[in-house]
Amino acid sequence: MHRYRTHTCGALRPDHAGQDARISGWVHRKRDHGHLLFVDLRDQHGVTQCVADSSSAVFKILDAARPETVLCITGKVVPRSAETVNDKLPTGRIELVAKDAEVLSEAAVLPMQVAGEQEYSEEMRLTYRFLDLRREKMQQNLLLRSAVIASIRRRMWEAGFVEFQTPILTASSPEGARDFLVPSRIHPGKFYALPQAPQQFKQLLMTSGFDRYFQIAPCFRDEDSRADRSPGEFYQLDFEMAFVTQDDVFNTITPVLAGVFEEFGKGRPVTKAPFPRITYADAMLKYGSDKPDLRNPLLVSDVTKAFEGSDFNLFAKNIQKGAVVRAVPAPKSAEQPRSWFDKLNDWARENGAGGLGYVIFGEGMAAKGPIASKLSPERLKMIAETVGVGPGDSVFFACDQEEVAAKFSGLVRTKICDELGLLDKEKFMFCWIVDFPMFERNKDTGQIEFSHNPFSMPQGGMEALTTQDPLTIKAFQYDIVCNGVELSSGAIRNHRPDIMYKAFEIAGYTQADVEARFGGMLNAFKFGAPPHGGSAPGIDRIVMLLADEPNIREVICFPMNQQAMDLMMDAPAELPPEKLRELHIGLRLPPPRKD
RNA sequence: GGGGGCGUAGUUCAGUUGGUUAGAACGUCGCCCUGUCACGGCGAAGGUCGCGGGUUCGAGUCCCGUCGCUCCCGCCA
Repeated sequence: MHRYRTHTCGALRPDHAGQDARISGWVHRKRDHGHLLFVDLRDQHGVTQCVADSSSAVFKILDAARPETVLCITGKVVPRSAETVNDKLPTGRIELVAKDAEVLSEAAVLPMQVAGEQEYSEEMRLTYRFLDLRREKMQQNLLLRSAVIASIRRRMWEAGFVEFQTPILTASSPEGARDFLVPSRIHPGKFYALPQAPQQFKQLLMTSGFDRYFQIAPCFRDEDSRADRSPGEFYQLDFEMAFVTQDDVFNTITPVLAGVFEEFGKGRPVTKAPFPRITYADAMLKYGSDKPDLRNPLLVSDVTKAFEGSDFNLFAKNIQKGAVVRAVPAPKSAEQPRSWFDKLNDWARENGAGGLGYVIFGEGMAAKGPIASKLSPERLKMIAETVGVGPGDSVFFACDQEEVAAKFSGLVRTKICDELGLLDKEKFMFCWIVDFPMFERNKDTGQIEFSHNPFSMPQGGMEALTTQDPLTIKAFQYDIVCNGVELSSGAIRNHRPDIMYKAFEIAGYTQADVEARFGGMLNAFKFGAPPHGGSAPGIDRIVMLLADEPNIREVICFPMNQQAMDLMMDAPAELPPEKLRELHIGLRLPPPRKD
């Protein structure tokens, strides 16, 4: 008999009745009847009920074992009588009559319970993550994560991709998020950086002649956390393809993603390939977001014309100053009480808007509401037709400068959808967002900057850069969005040094700047680089969607908390002076807080 | 850096208009119980009400400050 187990805790069935078996695992629950004791022993694979009565030699050992004690129990597999079968457990038709028991590891009194549905603060869960991870939901989430990654690997291999690892200690990148830095012992005063993404390396692999590369790549960014953004580090399905157009990239990765979501989506419908493509401009207009949740059926419309020169002075004056009006329909809301509209108005104020104008279309399209009387029948008709509403619907308005109005109308769209319960949650709805602008004007400095990845190829290439207003140039830059979550950004890259110099020149960088910052990659492109492009869907976010978890930390084994601290390992931590000396580092700390 | 929410037993929470000894559940410990599977019954221990200050005859409760956790904004090429 094996030292620890002949079966896992999920394996035994009535077929095994009469056999001697040995199982090892954690004490999940105990039911103590005085002279009869039930112990549920748990491992990754399941739970098995073990039983002993007070005449048994092992009774004392089992009786003394606290929950989460690790036991090895040997005994006879016995079928349960009809009245004692437990249909909730796969092993519920048998039990193990304990003949021998060994404590493999004693458990102290627990700070949090593993069995049961009790909810615990995240602080508690992360401090005792090893206990938290024993719980059923977390086991499921992480097993799902493992299976998703395995499936992605298989699908990528089948699509002809090869997997490589790229450096973790690399150079700081001047664009993008803050880097995590690692001091060099050998080179005083110099630092490595952890990669924000293997961006340049994957482009160099293309230049090295590999046709299709992928990697489940760790990425490090020193940015503040969000529910869908773990601080510090996360994983991407990083991939890149040579000699491809944007369509080739879409056609290659769409079946991978659709396949993974169909495989693990538990029957929830998934957008069929090809995924719809929405231009960035359209997304901002119709959804008020560059990551629209297509499960939300509402569409935003521009109704500036209906308010231009109208008697509703507030909007009319703003329009003269360049503002636009965006409208969000609220189907079948005309019967909502006045308080419903007032509540939404308050909500708008809390979210930084002046308020939320609305018109209610009653029976026969009779318009009601505070601003309805200021709008002529023609204007009201224009609004109803543009927005696509009829009797019984209402329409909400956001009036501001275009960018602000677009963003706020997106918030309103989400809010109205929530209020009216219009979101179809049991779906995965994908889309590509395409035609991102290449450049944008920095609101504070007035400078023209890259709006996304500086390595993206401008649409129209060199000609566009030399002849077009930079702010009108689009890039071969795209995002993939699922249920309002941005899964990844990608692009057809700029593999031409001449076009790169020009693009950077427009963003205010000299040739020397570009060489200093991106010398490695730029140099490589001077020796023959294939046209290439790719993307990098976020693994954690994919698993989060599939697990139906609202928080990305639910699908990460050992995440840091919002303050970027690992409560279990106690990181970050101070270092002894000799270690700092070795790294040529002196501390200049902020003054201590007054107490 | 800014805003919202939360902070009471080991844990999750309740705690009325400011008023006697701050409660419940789970967990822990003890006793009883031979068919439970969220076993049950009886009992016990367990509290700096995050911390500091203030108002008051009296503060878990009101005020000010501060710390911690979390969600959001900024940030995230």
